[in-house]
Amino acid sequence: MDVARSKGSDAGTPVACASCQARHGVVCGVLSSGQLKDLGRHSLRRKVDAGSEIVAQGSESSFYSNIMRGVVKLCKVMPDGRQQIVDLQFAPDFVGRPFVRESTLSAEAATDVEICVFPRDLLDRMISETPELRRSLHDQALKELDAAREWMLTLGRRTAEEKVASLLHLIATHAEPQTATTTVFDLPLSRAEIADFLGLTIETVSRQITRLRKSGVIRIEKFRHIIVPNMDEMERMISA
Amino acid sequence: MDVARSKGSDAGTPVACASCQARHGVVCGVLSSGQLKDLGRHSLRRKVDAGSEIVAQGSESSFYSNIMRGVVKLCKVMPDGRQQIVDLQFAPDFVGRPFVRESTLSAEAATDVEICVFPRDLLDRMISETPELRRSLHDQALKELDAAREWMLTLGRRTAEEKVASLLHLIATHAEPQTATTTVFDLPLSRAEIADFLGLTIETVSRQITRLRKSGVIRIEKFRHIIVPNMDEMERMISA
DNA sequence: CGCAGCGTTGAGTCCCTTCAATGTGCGTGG
DNA sequence: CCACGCACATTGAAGGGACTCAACGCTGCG
Repeated sequence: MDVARSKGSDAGTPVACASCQARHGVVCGVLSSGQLKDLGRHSLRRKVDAGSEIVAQGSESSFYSNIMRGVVKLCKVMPDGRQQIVDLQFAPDFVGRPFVRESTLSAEAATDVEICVFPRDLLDRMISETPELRRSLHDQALKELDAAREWMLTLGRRTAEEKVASLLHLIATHAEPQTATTTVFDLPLSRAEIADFLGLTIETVSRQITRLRKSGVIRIEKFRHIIVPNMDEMERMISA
Repeated sequence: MDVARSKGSDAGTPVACASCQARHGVVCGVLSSGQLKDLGRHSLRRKVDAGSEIVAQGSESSFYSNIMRGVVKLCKVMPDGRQQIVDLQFAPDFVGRPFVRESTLSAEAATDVEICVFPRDLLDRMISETPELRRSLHDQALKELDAAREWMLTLGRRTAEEKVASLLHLIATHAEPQTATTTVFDLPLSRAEIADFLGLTIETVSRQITRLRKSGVIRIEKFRHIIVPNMDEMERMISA
């Protein structure tokens, strides 16, 4: 099995990969050590500042990347400037759209981000040669699809308060739980970005956050730092 | 190449498949004639009346299906009854969620539907043995993901009028264009279903439809039968 | 300090919802 | 055949939740 083989032979893998966050992620976790070496030779670590674009909407990108650290937001913008964030991605997610060169969305660093960039052509070749890699990417695509549809429910049918709670819940589930019930985390998004993710305005986001604070569902320290004393209570807010 | 092989040997394929709408679809279009015969032996045509459920949300379905005729809606409902349609599927789309047995959404017939049902286990086995089949399903998943994200923009950032126009545009693009600019089609959805797809109420949907009618963007005959004299004008309504 | 970026808060407005009534098409049964 | 009931759709009036516009607070930085 490919997974076992690559795991068992880390000795031959590129140095840079040994301690990489994405080493056992969707892509690199299923490559043979030979493939990993090949990919490593053609890959490049890159730091991207918060707010900077990784891939532009409408552009033809000849690169894919793995997220090693930080949070990436996928955005769609309309000609008149209206904007919608359609997904958040975390390490060790894979960023890119196989089969289609021109991107229908932009990928931007929400926080400071480190990514590992590699040539599209090379990975495309590996995909066609490696059933397990295709399976893995297929699996990620389906998970993203599930998440997208779950979010459609949030966008279409939840109230502003439920929307904000849904977002906090989403972020919280990507953080380490402090105890069985309480979770602490830093928001990777500004109020404006939260609004663009929830289909709201900055002001309503702000108001709903203070509502949640006043009702005791969350505590806030320094704007972006959030404490959820009781995740069950948080889940009750989104009634699902 | 698998595609060529299966196309070239229709003589050996099951009789039922010969004239099937899904014969060259995502699944059957990439199977070898042997696999097609195998799948055909274990598959079953089924008619489903409009409004009936094909797969229930939260249930464990041991079947996949191909849509041969009609329109299927994928729905999510909340405990309190709020509902969101997250996708429409048309012949010859594949319906099912590989890798996960329990469905997080329900599939319901929007119109009268004919589907071809086959065992999950059998197709799962074929997927793992047939790279081209996995590629094909991966491709469909990514296309559905693109569509879901496009719809998130509609749900989050478009006005009621733009939402209704977006829906009509979506349906229209799945119908045969009458001339270069004009398209005629039957709505596969009731006003209530349209509302659940757009995150609106029945009444606003109705009002926006009559607005579009009065402004001349569409003409209506018999509630469900719509004429779009000029698709360019329709596209201008959704400003994208 | 002064400014810029980000977040909060308030007042007023508007778009969509809610509630309610009316209209339309269709199948059923008298 | 028409009356009746039902499901679906339209229309109107009133209300509310989110938006718009505007002011203000906080924080970091040149």
